[in-house]
Amino acid sequence: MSADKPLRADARRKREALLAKAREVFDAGDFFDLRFDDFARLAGVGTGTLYRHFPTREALAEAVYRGEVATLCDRARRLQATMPAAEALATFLRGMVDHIAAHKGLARTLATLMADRSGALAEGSRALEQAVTDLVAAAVRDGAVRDDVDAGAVMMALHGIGAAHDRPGWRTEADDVITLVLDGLRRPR
Amino acid sequence: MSADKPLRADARRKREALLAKAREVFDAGDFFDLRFDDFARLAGVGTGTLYRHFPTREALAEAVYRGEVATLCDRARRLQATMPAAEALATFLRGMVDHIAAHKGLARTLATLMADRSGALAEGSRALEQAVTDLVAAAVRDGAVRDDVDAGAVMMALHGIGAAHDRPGWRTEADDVITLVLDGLRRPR
DNA sequence: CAAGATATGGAGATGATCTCCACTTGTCAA
DNA sequence: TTGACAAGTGGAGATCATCTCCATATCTTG
Repeated sequence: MSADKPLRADARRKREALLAKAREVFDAGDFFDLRFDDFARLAGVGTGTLYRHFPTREALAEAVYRGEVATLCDRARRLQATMPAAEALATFLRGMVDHIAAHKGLARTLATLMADRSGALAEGSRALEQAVTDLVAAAVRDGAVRDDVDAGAVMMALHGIGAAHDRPGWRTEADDVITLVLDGLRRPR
Repeated sequence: MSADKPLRADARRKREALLAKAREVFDAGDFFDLRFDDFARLAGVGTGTLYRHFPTREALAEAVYRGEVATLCDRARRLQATMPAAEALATFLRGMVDHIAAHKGLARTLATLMADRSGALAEGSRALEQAVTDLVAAAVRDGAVRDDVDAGAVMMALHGIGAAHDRPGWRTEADDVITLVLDGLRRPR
């Protein structure tokens, strides 16, 4: 799946510079207001080099996204190991909102990508989705959560939270969505 | 707010042609794969005319969106008038999923726009949001729905459903989101 | 330290978007 | 009707972002 060829020293340096600057621009939310060529300049790299490393905007975004997702998945695993399943799920989802709140620009960027050509992020997302699925499955096993609702629904709700990044009452509404999801997930009756 | 100037006869005809073709292209989901100039051709109109009527892709999309929203709002009002509030809310949300399912291309288009420059659709959305808010408020008044959750959260969830249009198990997951929201909305305890 | 392999930058080709204006079409007063 | 002015049209070409190509520079290895 990964035929990682050893990268030449300067190549790795440039690649790193690009990723670092990309993270910065993402967080500022300027990713789509910036000419791709200008981005190369910003990172101190020729356009040719930019395109060699990341043939498209999406490719670059995906690379940044990978790091984000890895962090979140770690968190999920740690939570799952140290508390009851239902609590782990709740904590994770609440934390997710915190995370998005702290990286609005990134949320905006990713939402755009998702909508545009969702294929681009599909692989990166898969890991996150797996983490959520695991959390839900564990809670179901504990009997704390109904078993007739797909974990994908939770992903969809998260998606909505991320996509609606610029609503005025975002924070409150996002928290409310999580509340609805968590209460809805409790076995009804 | 609206200084509607009387439009000349031929101008109105062209405008109508553009909107009609736009609706068609939207529904096919090809809106973003099409050169804007080519779209003018498709509608049998010069590029100048296209740009005069709709200075940007977003402007055109918004115009189409208005019609969609109007239909949905009507439905909401009709439901609210003919059945108990809680039932009206449930029926409306379920119907919303049907509607999106029947217009996947449109959903895709709108999701892209929302993410890109969400300001563009803000005004059109407001009407829809008002309808949802009304439905929820009525259900709260009936005591069928908790009052500590903002109706905006429901909008966010709907947003997520629309934005995630291309997940493989979309239909099932979308229905599940509605289930979670509705069950979550019932006064807990 | 040579020689081959690998990577770089940026000038310019490509192709989409948007502007501009000479011309056409509609409107309305006489 | 018709003349005259206003309103609208279309599409050639200016403009601008994306992406390619390759002469040059930099690493690596024997």
